[in-house]
Amino acid sequence: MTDDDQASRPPAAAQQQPIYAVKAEFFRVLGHPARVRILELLRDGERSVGELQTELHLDSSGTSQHLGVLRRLGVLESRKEGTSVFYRVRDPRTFQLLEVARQILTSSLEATQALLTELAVPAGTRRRGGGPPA
Amino acid sequence: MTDDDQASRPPAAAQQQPIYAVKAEFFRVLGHPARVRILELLRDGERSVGELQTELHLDSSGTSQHLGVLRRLGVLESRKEGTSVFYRVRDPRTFQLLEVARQILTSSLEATQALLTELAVPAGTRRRGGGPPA
DNA sequence: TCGTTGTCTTAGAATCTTCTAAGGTTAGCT
DNA sequence: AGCTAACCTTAGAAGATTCTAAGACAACGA
Repeated sequence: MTDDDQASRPPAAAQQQPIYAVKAEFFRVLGHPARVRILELLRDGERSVGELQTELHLDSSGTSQHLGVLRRLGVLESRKEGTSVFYRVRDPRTFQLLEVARQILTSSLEATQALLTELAVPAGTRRRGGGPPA
Repeated sequence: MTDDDQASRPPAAAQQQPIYAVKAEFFRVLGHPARVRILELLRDGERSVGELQTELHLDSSGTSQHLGVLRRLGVLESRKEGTSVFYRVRDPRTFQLLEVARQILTSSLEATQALLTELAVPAGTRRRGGGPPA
């Protein structure tokens, strides 16, 4: 490889595409469990590929491929040290994105929970405290 | 159809899945140009399927399918009025998500722009004002 | 130099998503 | 009832992503 790494080629998003298409591409890249997990792991600082690989329970190939997807889009950047490569998140606002998503999903799941409870226990029958007895 | 619409079945996200998988599913659903556009259109209030269809330049089938994906995951909810169906975004924080994404992408694109300029015009040669001459 | 470790790449199969076309349902009108 | 408009569903083809396996490469140390 004589190209790509770090500051060389336009990070994919650079094409003359409508902004909504660029956003979609960005979300699509975040739309994989392993990649979400990678971002969560990188929340508290950079990590080597090996470390990530261990925590993700993935093999070397899979790990590299997911990291590659994130790096190509400019979400991650990397630093080489000896034989190891350390990855970090380029823009801290990326974590904000994850946080907002968590909030949205949390409310949504809570609403669903409440609804299930509602269905299981006829309305007006419940004591205070919502949760199951035990 | 005797099920599904509005407040009935657990909105997909309810499965006993790890939270990062739910997040990924959520992002994946946002990861399509037409769906990003739908959300942007719904930013200033609810719209009927027909209106969306017109603005998206999609046919009835495609429009319904994308709306279905978003509704099934609980991102949208709908209201029926006569023969029309109006959709709206369930959680306003969804717009915040789009906004943060826009910010991230904007910086990223600006950085890329700067870099291209840098490559085209040797460093230290530029006058103030960044942009191309005319 | 040789072997080892850490990371990346490629190729093809498996899987999932999106698109296209056709038809179905419901509400409202005459 | 019969017709139309608005929306939804389905099925299969087309297209894209992900997974698995194999191997390549570079840095390091013996």
